[in-house]
Amino acid sequence: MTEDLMTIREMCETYDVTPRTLRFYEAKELLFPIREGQKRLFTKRDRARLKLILRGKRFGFSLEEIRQLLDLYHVGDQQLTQMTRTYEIACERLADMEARREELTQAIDDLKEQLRWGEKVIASMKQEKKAAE
Amino acid sequence: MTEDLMTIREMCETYDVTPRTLRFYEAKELLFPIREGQKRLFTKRDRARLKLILRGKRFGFSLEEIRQLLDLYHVGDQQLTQMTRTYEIACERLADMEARREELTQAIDDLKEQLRWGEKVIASMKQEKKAAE
DNA sequence: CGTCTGGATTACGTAAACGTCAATCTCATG
DNA sequence: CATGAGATTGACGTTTACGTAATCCAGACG
Repeated sequence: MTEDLMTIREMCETYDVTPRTLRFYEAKELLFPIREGQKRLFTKRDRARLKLILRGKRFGFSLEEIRQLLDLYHVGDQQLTQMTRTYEIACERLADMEARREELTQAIDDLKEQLRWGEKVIASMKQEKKAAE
Repeated sequence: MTEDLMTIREMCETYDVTPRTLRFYEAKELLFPIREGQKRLFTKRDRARLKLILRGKRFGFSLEEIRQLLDLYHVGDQQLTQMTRTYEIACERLADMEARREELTQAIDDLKEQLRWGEKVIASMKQEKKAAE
């Protein structure tokens, strides 16, 4: 079925993006579909990368930041020094993300508290309404 | 000291933004500084809102989305139906944020695993290097 | 009174992330 | 062979979120 290769149309339907977007990501070197004549064919690797790209976007990363993050996942056949550097960057990123999650947790707690407040306000408004009837 | 009112310059230093940014947020109706003659003076409320704006931006919300979120915090003297609607929207937002945190947790776990992999690769590379010497 | 200094307004500029449109190309099908 | 559906390649348009420069005020100060 998915012989490991997908056309641009299949990609669009699967991941809910436009062809333009996929071509744009290729131009930006985020994806590397192979060519069959003119046509692009997206590999399993492209799909994995696209998933990470979309996830990154939901977190508000820029495409350039995402591109660097993606490099952390391909590791490949680098030199020791290069590999070590990559590892360090990844560690920093991880710290960023954990800090981010902390902040998000804080925001969630804030909103929850706000909601409890809202519940009370609504309840008292209903009381008033009842009393007025 | 902070007599509850801050000049644009003080705001910029406190929150590390430019004057342009603050004026822009006012134009977009995210902030409502009062005027002393020509000059803007930012209130405590503006500062609270700005903090939420900056937080929202770190989470990748657009300014328009943030504006809607901010409305959830001012609640004010609304009608019951309006208040209830606001409450519902806030609940949805909360659900969004919790889902987001789940995803972030997943991303963090992924990256952690990747890092463990990286550690092993680096270790083996060091071994090879040693052996070659 | 001249002149800074800080803020305001107006307006044009810009980078990112695509959208949109026109002009091919190509291949299967009637 | 004509043609219609999909894909590709420019190329220009658009929105968001400000940056930047020019010009204009108003109060402080020597």
